[in-house]
Amino acid sequence: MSNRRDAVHAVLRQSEGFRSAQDVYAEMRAEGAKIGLTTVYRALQALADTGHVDVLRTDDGESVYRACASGDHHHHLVCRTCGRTVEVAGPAVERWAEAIGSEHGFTEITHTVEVFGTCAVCSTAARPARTPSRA
Amino acid sequence: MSNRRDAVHAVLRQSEGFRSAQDVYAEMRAEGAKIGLTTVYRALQALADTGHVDVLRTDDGESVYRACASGDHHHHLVCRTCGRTVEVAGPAVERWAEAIGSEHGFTEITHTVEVFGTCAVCSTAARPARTPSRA
DNA sequence: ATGATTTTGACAACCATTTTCATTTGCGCG
DNA sequence: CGCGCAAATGAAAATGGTTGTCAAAATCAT
Ligand SMILES: [Zn+2]
Ligand SMILES: [Zn+2]
Ligand SMILES: [Zn+2]
Ligand SMILES: [Zn+2]
Repeated sequence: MSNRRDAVHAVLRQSEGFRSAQDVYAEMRAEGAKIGLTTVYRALQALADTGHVDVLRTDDGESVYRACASGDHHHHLVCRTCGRTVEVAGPAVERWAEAIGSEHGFTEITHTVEVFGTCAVCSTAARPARTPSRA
Repeated sequence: MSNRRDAVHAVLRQSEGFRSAQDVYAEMRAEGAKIGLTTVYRALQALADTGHVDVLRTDDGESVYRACASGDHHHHLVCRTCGRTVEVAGPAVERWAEAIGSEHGFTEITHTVEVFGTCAVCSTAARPARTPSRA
């Protein structure tokens, strides 16, 4: 059955941020699950295709997945340190993209919008004094 | 000198949309240029690092580069059929991203925003054009 | 010139993701 | 049960863009 798919979905549900296929696979194996990497990839694709999980590519070209609470169109505010993710709505951006597109004669407009930053937890955890990272 | 780098930059300058490294390499070789793929990759990276060209990843994970006219922060409206690209400013989006970020306690906010669509030319053309991009 | 330094590029190595394909599993039916 | 068939699974091989190697070639410095 889609026992495997559900298992993969479950891992995503209990994750705070986006996870990679390899990442999910590693955790499942560590938990003792008997599943192949190929199946994890297929489950993730299926979940993404059916809109059950969101996907985005990291800077290094890796696909990462997340089971978001909202089923509606939304974007993400992601902490680039710990991965903590906040689902955000951006009606203004939606309108802007649509407007910019038609303004230039484009149709069937879609867009990708992601916001990155350092969350409160991570910014306070960062060493205040001493050499503040590299400059 | 960075003769090679300039050559790569030149190819980008005379291109309308975003081009992949392999793509640029192929064109240069076709033009009779004596250059290696590795060098093209390095030139592209250097140009991107120095902010001389913009980079973005396609859906299939390929990095594509473009020598934009504007040196200021801007975004792109890209035709998903022919690659034609329009540089667009989005002050509203910039503000939105910043606001959303601080609203959730995030700092050092950055964002990625890309708009895709079908340009006027491509939407009227019933028949898909052969040679994608290039100008 | 001539040794030092940087740049180049053919080729191998990476590595996430996809394909293959043989095996296993789930399930309906006699 | 006993079969048969179709979907699911996963180990292993293939893919393909990108990066690492390293020796040869172009530049520079003295
Ligand atoms: Zn989401
Ligand atoms: Zn954080
Ligand atoms: Zn640009
Ligand atoms: Zn077009």
